[in-house]
Amino acid sequence: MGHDDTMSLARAGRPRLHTQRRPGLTARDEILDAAGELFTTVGYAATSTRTIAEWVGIRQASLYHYFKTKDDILCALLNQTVTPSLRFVGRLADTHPALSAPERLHALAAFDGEQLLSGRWNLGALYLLPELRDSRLEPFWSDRERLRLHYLECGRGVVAQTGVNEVAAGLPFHLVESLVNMWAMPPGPGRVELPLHVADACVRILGVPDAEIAALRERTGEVISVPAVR
Amino acid sequence: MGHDDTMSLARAGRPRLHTQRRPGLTARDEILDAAGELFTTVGYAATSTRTIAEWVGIRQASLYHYFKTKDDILCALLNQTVTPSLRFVGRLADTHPALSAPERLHALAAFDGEQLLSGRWNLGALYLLPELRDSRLEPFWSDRERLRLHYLECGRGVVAQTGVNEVAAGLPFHLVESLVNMWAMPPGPGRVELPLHVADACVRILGVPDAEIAALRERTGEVISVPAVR
DNA sequence: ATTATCTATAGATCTATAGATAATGC
DNA sequence: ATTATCTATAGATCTATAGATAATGC
Repeated sequence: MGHDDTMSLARAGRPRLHTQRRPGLTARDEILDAAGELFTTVGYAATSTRTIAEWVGIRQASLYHYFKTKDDILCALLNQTVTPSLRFVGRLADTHPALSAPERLHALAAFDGEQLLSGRWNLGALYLLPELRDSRLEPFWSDRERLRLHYLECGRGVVAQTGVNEVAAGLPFHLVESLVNMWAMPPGPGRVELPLHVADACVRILGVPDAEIAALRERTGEVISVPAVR
Repeated sequence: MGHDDTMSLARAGRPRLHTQRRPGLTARDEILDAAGELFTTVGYAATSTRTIAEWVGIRQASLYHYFKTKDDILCALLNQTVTPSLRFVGRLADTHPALSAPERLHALAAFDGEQLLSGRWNLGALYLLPELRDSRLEPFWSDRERLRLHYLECGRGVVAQTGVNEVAAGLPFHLVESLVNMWAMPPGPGRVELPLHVADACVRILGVPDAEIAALRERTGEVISVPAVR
């Protein structure tokens, strides 16, 4: 065995008291996994650094080798969730510049919704915690706001055509976000299809007739599959 | 002055160090007002009993004359929000037993939405805090669940007529709940009309055609105004 | 030498209780 | 006598830091 280091992934540093309890290639990932579960189920302020460490199987002080403060752990988690949908918006403008407003809205809602539901933890729910309204999480809020404005712009484009009241243009963003309340839904075909049904609802709520929605679905299928997500 | 006790509302007990800082006829109401603001803006776990007391203008220990624990304060606050909409559902069944599914859904959404937006603090946002998923708040969760099932039942009645996919029947509840994210909207006519627009969206999302929605609006106007709300 | 962990702890909280105090009300 | 407040504090946290320790890597 001696020199076969594909077996023992031994790293430098004093050994842990416990074997690995959390998935993740690095200790940092293990910490983020435990924190993701605790923050989303117990709450941010209600989760102590001691508890996070316990769930990882390390000592509380060891967290601080990877994160300067508890806030930093939250920052890193939010980082994982904001960017994909914004990058999708960017890609969409590049690869499909000619899409209509309903097409863009439908595709964005389907992608963003899928994103919210597919994580190992319900990280989208963290956006609703008042704990983090002011602190140093400004960059993430402004990203989220940029995403909201994309939804709003698409929504305005749609109601301009359908004649539905402009107030409705702001609803699709919140409708997709409400998927965080359905995250705990039992797995199965119903859950898999949920983002698409919500995307349908996003355009129907703005007055797009059912006859057109079927066509939007197909278009969204193409658009989303093309740019090799993740 | 001496015997004119309409001027000085002096009550028994040692005097406070500070004059009143919060609205409310009783100390209990003052505490609930401060806690409502802090819980909704800072978060439940992140708000200390010391801070609540400070905002009321009393000492931390004095809170415990009115509430056995910090949880009890939260309980009392939630109490204020759950019941009105459920009572509305009950009244509706009594006074308007012949309403169609779209009519009931539209009226419930308009009433519930108005309720969510009209409070002095955004108490509806507390329902999303993970802090209180397990604890002793079970009665409030089960009330909220009953309300959700009312929405669902109405929604199912609607999609049975319109032919829209049944998954959509669960969306109106979340759509109305998303009003908690619009609570901070600047006051004005737009905000006042918001609940009605969301009620419209609740039926449109289930496939009710615009021609019928105008009629639903009028019906809801009658239905809501009748039973002397609040 | 470098790294990742550990032990130990300072200092700052935070919730809840005990009991004193200063009003009103009878 | 009753009530609503106050002061003081116990006991249990909790975050973050200091510095020791036990691996790997050169």
